[in-house]
Amino acid sequence: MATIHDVALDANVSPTTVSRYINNRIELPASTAARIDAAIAKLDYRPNLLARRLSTGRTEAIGLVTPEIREPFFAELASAVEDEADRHGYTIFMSSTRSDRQREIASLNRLHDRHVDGLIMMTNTADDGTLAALIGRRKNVVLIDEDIPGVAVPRVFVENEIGAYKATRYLIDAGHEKIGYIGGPGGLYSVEQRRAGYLRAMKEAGLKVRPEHLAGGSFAPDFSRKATLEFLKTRTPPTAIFGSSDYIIIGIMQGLKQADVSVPNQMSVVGFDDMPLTELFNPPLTAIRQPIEALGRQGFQALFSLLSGKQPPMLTMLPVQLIERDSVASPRKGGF
Amino acid sequence: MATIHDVALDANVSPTTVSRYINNRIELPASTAARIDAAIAKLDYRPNLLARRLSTGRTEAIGLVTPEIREPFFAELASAVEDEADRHGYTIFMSSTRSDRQREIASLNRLHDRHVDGLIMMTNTADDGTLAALIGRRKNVVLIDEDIPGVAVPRVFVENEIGAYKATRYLIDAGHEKIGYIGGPGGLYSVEQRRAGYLRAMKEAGLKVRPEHLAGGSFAPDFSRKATLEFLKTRTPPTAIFGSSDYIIIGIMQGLKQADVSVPNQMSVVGFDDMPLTELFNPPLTAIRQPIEALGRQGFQALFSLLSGKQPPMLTMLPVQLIERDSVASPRKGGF
DNA sequence: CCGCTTTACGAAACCGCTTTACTAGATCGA
DNA sequence: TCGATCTAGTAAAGCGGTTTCGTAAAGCGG
Repeated sequence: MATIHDVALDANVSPTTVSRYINNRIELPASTAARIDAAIAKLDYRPNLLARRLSTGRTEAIGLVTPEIREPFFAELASAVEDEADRHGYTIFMSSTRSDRQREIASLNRLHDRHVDGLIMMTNTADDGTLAALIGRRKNVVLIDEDIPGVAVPRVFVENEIGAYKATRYLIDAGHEKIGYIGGPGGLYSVEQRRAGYLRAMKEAGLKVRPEHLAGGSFAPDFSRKATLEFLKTRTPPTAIFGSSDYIIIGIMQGLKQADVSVPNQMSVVGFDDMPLTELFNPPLTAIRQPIEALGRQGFQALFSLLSGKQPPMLTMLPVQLIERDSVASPRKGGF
Repeated sequence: MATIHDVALDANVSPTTVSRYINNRIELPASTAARIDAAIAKLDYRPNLLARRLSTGRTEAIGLVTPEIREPFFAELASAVEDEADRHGYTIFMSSTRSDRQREIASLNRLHDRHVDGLIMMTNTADDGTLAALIGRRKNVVLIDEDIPGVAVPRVFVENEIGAYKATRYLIDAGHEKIGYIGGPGGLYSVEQRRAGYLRAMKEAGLKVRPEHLAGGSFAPDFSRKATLEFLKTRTPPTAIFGSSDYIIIGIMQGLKQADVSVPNQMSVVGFDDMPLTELFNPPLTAIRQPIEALGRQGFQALFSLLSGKQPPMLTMLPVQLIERDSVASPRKGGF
């Protein structure tokens, strides 16, 4: 494989000149440039990235840390980040942490190892300070979708509180009064925000929030499936449930199916995320849509700014939108 | 940031010794080892990967090239590959080609650039020889799911022909005789195999294959949506359709919905892939399941063998399985 | 035609690790 | 006690680029 030396030899210049020429750091007379071009073509020369990286200390790669790349929400996000990165000449390193702290730590260590220039980080387990300590005062990390308290890095979030408010409000406007809520694991910023939005809508409408219609603790469908069955067992079950993520909704719908409760006739549901394909569900899911594409692109752009020594906004809040489909109906008077 | 030199200085040995010690290429007396360990801990030393890579010429990273990471099928596959790679100490570079030849070429060039040690490649556009030429006689590429004719690299495929046969057979066993088929783009091995399986089942059952019930050309849902509408316009429309990928099925179901034809009452459908979440569709989709997890893991293992200088099997055919759900019923006598 | 500025490059250090080839000193067998 | 073998390392040469500093020659204004 040809090196820059071989090219230099062939073009009758020094490696220095070749290097500077291909990096556009020098203007060369046409004849010299032509000789170098010819040599490069003749030898099929491509710079050894590893050498270049060692020399410059930059990898032109960033890490994208998601809880689980197989989930459509994250996959869609990864796709957007990758596309945006590609535009800027960056490649991306994927890692799925499976919500495992050790894997999250390993991902952060890649920064230290100079594996990547920067990191776009998403987590969905509450930090006990470990991640925060690892991120410390790094200037090459961006948080998206979920917070890690105590770190001073740019964040790109969505309007969780407002989204949850809108979702709940939508159910209220449809006539529901007994509205259940199933949220994610405790200690997460987005989870708390969504809960707050739900509570605000309920309070504002003067509706009672029954503790037995409130659940939370996990994003796993199985958790929300069980919670749903519990809801149904209460004296006056809710006529609608707001599930604060689409995977939570999947569990809710499984629970309802299991209990033979039909959606939306007997129970209305609204989700949060609006991940791809839920419009094909049975019924098509009404949900708050997170602007996944924007989340990914702006996340990358913030990181890119950091890497270019610029200062991106420290907090970006992206708007969410209610997507009306068929999982909500007016409550039946008289219950099941 | 501490270098191996700093560690050596602190531990009172040479950098050589430190290097060999941390790479397990030398046995050191306990006291020396302890000094080095202490120095590493004290200085929070982590080897600079870039330097190590330049020196060894290995990146311990592989590329994973998929058409579109946002699609659940590929996302699931990426997840499996990543997990398996992680187990072996490899990281993965993702790229979505969006079925764009230029992006595929760029991905392959990463090999040349020493960006990655090897590549797991998936394509879904027929090669005109470009990709084959680029892959040439490389010993660090593995093809999964789809062939690129004319290259001598290990392949991990699924039993496309048998799967299509099973799907068609399942429809025949349910009583269908007029069975439409919608396939993917021409020139692709998997597409042709699936078509062959369909034709074999039809022939074996003595059923007539009507040209007007045969379509193909694209994986895009919009294509199959339109093809479905065409099927419905024929004199005697099919009572069942085999769609040779789940995205094709999505289009088929959109078309049927548009024409107000209900599944499975008026039309049965069977898909191929069984990507995640289709069990939540309306109706839950009956499909041939590709062993996505195994595809990913075995793909990585084949590549890992290559990189270790071993010779993996040149062709692995993974079995597929029919997953029965609710998109197939017996045909209604008398049509719509 | 002399001093100054451009133009067009090059020498060498450096990035931080790995690895080959080698050695000083200790041990050991005869 | 002497050569052979082992132990415990080391010096130095890469890996293939980038970058800083510098210079020879040409151009040029006065």
